[in-house]
Amino acid sequence: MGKRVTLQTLAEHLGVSRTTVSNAYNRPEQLSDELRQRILAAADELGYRGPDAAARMLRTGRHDTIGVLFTEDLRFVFSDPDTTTFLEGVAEASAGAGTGVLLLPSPTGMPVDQTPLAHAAVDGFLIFSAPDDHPAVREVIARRLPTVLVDEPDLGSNTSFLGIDDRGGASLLGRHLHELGHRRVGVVTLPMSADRATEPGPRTISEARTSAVRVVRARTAGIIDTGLDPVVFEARANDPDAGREAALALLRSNPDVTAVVGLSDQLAIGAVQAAFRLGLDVPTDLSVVGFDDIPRASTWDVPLTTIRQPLVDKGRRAAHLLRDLIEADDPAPVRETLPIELIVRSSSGPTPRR
Amino acid sequence: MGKRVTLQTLAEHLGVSRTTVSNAYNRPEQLSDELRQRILAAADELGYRGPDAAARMLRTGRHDTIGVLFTEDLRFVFSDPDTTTFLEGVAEASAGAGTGVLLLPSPTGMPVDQTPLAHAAVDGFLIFSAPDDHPAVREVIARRLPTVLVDEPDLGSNTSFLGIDDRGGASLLGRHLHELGHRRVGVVTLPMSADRATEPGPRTISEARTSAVRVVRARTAGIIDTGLDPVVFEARANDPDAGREAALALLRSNPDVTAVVGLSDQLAIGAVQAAFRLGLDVPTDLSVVGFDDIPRASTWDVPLTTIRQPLVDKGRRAAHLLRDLIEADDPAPVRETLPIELIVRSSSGPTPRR
DNA sequence: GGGCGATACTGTATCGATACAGATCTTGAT
DNA sequence: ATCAAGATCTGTATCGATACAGTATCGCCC
Repeated sequence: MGKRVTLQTLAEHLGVSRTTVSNAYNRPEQLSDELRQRILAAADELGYRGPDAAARMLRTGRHDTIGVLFTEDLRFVFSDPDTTTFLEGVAEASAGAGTGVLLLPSPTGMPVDQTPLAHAAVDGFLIFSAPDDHPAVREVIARRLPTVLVDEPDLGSNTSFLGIDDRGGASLLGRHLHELGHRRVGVVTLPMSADRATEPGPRTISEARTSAVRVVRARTAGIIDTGLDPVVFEARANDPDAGREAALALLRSNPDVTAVVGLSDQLAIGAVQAAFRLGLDVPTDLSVVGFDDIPRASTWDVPLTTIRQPLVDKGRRAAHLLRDLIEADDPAPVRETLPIELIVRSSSGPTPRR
Repeated sequence: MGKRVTLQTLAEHLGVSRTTVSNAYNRPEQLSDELRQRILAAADELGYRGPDAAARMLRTGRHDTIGVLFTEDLRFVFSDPDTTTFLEGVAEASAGAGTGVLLLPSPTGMPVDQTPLAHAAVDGFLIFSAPDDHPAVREVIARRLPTVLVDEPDLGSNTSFLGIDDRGGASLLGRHLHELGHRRVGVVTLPMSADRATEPGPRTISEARTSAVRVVRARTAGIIDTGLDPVVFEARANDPDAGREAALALLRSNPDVTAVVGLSDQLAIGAVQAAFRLGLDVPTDLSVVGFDDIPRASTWDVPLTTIRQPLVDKGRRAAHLLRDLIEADDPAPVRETLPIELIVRSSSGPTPRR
């Protein structure tokens, strides 16, 4: 049996102590350069892989890894620009701190204990945009590790939360449309719960206001705050295709609508496509506005009027907040709201003449 | 001092053995349901977080996690559709197996030992599209864990490799252009080394053929195989902006070029933008072809002629191959090549009349 | 009533490293 | 020659769990 090569093996081979070998890797200043070189050479010769990560983790209590929980179907996680942009910020801030980022997909429908989440060795969690009612969220909270909730869900003041003023942002959009003369407005919402069995389609305002998805609740509320009384349709996912489908249904059944709010840019892009499909010009016949300001919002065919939120920054801040929680002796919950901004581009214009 | 709650604590509290508590979590069938319920209730009451992941990893020797190494600058990793699509496949295959995916960014320029790679607790590695000469690649290889190299680099027959027939694919493109009558062809290459200090700009064919980036070598070779003698320009990154810049420089200094090969779709999209900027119509005045068939290749303004490679599948296969290596007693290196296909769309056409 | 096999549990060794306290050896100043 | 202050190295306890082998109990069957 070829026994595994460990610090012990190396130490015996060289006639030094285990501690010294450990120091050769982790505290070079604690031993002479000459001995260190001999140790590293022997390590190479014997095929030592370097200090075992699990053993170090056990002993030090640190994992130098944070977990990021996703509850979306994986098909959407990596094609969703919000998510990838957020991840970019997380990865950037983490890489700088030597922290790894562990992806923990826990799609709705998969038993949580068969998910990588079950055995994740992490110092803390980031929950990104998960519905209130998702079992994986409960699982994470039950672990009682430092956790930052990002955007969704907001579990109240004894948890840490990072988000934007969704309601205020939506109000800016509503006011913008109102000022342009729009009174009959449609809203295409993100999926309203973790339950993917629900059919996309028309929703009442009160359904939207009580959705399991905070962002839907808040953004809908913001629009209503401006005095509008929108027609609401739920999309089956956050992507242009789903947005197009929902917007088509909305526009067909409500031909008097003069402006559509997509609760995300992805949905708004789909709504513009739907308008084209119906032979409507944007913004002449129909105004469309989005939310997020993903990169494509400005480079797309019809540059979108939207609410800009700092997505990369959000990732960076989330990683930093989590790191602070992890390093704090007595972590107190933190809440932070990032700034937003109305960006007016060419997808919105005055109400068409009748 | 509030001691940490462990299996031991629980066991003492209940007057059972540590093993039994462990079994309550991992082998429910080994103890009575009644006792199990009592244990779980006590765990909840005492605030036990469940079996410690580090300790389990140390004892079992399994981490249930794979690491994915990225050497790209993080700004590009998550905005690059090849990468995210690949990741989607990896995450999908891993989630199904209960395996976590640990992102290990190790951007060029950052000291490898300050990178999360240094302490990553993983069962194996996926290296995705890294240059031959990157230090992080050496570091990973030195760990002697099961590793699958994807696309880049190819370290020979005692390492496992998953890729496509880049040379053959490029040949298909070259032949396609040749058949359309093109003789004077430009190539916009991906960055040719890990060294980001090099300026983008004109390159000789032999420079491209000896690039530290295998994909550049292979795809260039494939084009030359068809008898073409291309003009080569290196882009500073794999994105449309960089492609546009390089293509602009190429077209300005070589106005006789009638077709441009982007070594990726991202670069090809940039090349089309460059053509527009110069008042050239695509494909009437200039043919542009790409490589990869990213989603945008078909939905973009000018649908791209390109080589389709199965990106999601590549991620899935990579994860499966790695898992097989990890589970094998005596892992033998594997090599696998995924199928490609020429997709002709409307960005390529016959040589313009002079 | 004796043997046998389940079922339900226990006790101990072990995984591989790091923390911490202390031992020994240099070195230079007094 | 002496001693304090580094520099360098050692020994032992410990992190928290699981593997494995073994023990007790009980019912069942002939």
